[in-house]
Amino acid sequence: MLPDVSVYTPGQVVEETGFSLDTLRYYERIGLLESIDRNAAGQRRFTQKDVGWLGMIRCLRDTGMPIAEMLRFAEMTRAGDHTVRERIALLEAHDRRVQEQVDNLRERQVAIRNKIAYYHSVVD
Amino acid sequence: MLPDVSVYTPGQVVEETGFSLDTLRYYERIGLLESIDRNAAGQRRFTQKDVGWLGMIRCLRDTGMPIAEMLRFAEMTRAGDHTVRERIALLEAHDRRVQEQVDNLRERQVAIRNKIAYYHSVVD
DNA sequence: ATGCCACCTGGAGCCCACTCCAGGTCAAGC
DNA sequence: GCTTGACCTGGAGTGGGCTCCAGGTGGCAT
Repeated sequence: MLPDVSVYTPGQVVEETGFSLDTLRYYERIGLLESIDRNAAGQRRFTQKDVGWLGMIRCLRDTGMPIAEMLRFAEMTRAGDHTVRERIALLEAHDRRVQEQVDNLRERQVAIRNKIAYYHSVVD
Repeated sequence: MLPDVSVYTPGQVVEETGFSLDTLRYYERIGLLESIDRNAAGQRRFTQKDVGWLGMIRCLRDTGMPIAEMLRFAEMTRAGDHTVRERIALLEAHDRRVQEQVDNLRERQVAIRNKIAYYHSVVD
């Protein structure tokens, strides 16, 4: 029998998403992941949708969104289509912060490179 | 009498650097700032050089360098000119990490913008 | 049938980087 | 001379985000 390709074990999700198993459990505990299915033995079985949502989480985490805000986003997502405008607002605000981060990093990077260049001038 | 323009009170340094007073004291405690001068009353008096060093700290902090690594950098700086090559190595490694951060942020930003665009397509 | 491994739970612990607190000192302005 | 405010110290507390632990279950390979 073919394996159900759209169902993932915890180990596969760890592999797939780069989150640790403990982190996945933590996210479920705090409500960032909702109602993960279980098999007969009580082990988690993630759907394709769960993995997709974790991709979104990864994206928001890596761009510095605090968990509290992701939680609000998760709740909006669960609440249905009438929250789409709110979600747009949240993501657009976040996008602006990401842009600020990028700009700030680039600026600081220039200073660091200047320092490196100065050190080179000292040493050469 | 003209004020000594190259000496700063704690309040001025807070203003100047954006670090809180507690953070400045914390940095001194852990050795990230060395031997800040005191006036007769035991109050800190920062030199131009201290403020410059804090600018460097700000730069490294804002680009995500952990305090432990800044501490190593601080120690090298104190140790004298024979550490300049090591310092270059440290900063170049850091610069590469900053570049990775920027690249990663930009990539994630594309995904976020796609999500926003998708939401717009749903709502319009 | 016996390891062994992946998984489970609730709860405690950890790390980082601050941040706050209590109780005190000095200096200047009213 | 008294208040106000900027500063001092040592030490405890906080918040975010995991991470680890003890003790247990179920299934598969040898």
